[in-house]
Amino acid sequence: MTQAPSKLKPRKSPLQDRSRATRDAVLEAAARILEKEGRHAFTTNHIAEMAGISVGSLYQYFPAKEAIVVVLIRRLRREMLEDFRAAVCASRNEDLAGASRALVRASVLHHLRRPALAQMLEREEMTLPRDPETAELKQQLRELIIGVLAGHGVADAATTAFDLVAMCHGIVEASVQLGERDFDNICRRLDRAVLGYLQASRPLHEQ
Amino acid sequence: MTQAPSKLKPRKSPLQDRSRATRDAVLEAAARILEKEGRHAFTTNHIAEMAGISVGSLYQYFPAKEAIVVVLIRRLRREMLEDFRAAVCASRNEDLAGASRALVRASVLHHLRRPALAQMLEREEMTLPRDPETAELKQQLRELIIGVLAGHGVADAATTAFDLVAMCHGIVEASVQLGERDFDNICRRLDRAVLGYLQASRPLHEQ
DNA sequence: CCATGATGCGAATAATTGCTCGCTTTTCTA
DNA sequence: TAGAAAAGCGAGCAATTATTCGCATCATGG
Repeated sequence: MTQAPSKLKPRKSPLQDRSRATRDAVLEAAARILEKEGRHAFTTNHIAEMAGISVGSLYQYFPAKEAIVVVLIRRLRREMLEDFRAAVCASRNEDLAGASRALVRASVLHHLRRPALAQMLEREEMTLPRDPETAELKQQLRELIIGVLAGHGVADAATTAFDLVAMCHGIVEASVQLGERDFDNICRRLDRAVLGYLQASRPLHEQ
Repeated sequence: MTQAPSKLKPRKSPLQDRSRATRDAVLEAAARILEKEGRHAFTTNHIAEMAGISVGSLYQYFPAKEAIVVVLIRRLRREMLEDFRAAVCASRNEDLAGASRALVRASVLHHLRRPALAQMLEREEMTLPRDPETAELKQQLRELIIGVLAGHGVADAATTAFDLVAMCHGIVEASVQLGERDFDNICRRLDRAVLGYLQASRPLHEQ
């Protein structure tokens, strides 16, 4: 027995160009179905059909349906981390308000690229079993933001980062869900929320 | 033909005490499954089993699985509206900050009663087809908050209400998901976010 | 106490769907 | 160009699950 083919984790890595195209087609079909038709249409047969391949081919690169979503989530998180890194880098010399604005823009940009997809994936992420790679990306993002706040002397940077991220997320998600696509309008309101929260930290003393 | 039994909308109203108990058992079982086992375990057979009845009985009061969730959502929204009405009423004579604090407390209370359930139901609500009764309850809640803000002279009360609700929702949801159950701690941070946003409305002029 | 309707039951049905496996076709390599 | 390996195929299996329906049991008015 030469060793049973591992039925877990990944499955097969695409070696030829042809197979890479197949893999990508599956991912893009899956994304499109999630954002345009919703979870109920997210079946392996339908994904294969929309990708223009057969179910058998799909299962050569993904060990299970869930794995497709996990890959999409990782990709999204990677992009987000990159966007935030770029924003932080570009606003290196700004004050706290300027840095905040840069982060807000990165956040909105991220949500507005493929709004429906981003929302679906985030929702799926909560249902899925914890993926270490995704967790690592989120952790890095968290540290990045905490670092920016701490670097500007914000007290209790961890809690503040948590709240700022959560409230921005809330506003953006709700706005996008209602069909709002005006980048600047959303940014303006987020700026107000973020700066307001930061100012309110010293409501009666200091300042 | 005495008239075909309407297969849509509701189904049968419980007339005797026994049947009301059955209906309630189904709802409670469904709620417990949603909050403790998640969507994947939310099957009609499992609900019936956990309720201590048979599937047949379940289908005498609910025309479809979805209908159970819809009833749970309506109940949640009704409770929330009542809580908010009470908060508004009790803070009738307070200033804007006081009224905000009262609303924040109502919101956190709502989420902390059965945190996992509230979160699951809100997530389900997005997937389900629009229910007019739920929409009406949400509309009333929206108007209630807009009224409070407008009554205190807040400019653009509609947008402000939208943002405040969304950002509170974001913070509470994220906190609860991480296991935070400290009522006062969450309230404190929400107060800061809300008051900060309200203050930031006139950042350079006025005040 | 009987008749009628309300309530409860749960095996059976029909449909869906994740996934496999034996096979063909394409590509690579020596 | 032959042989091997990679990629692709899709009918079909196995399992799950929403829903029905014919029948048993219970409650109530007459």
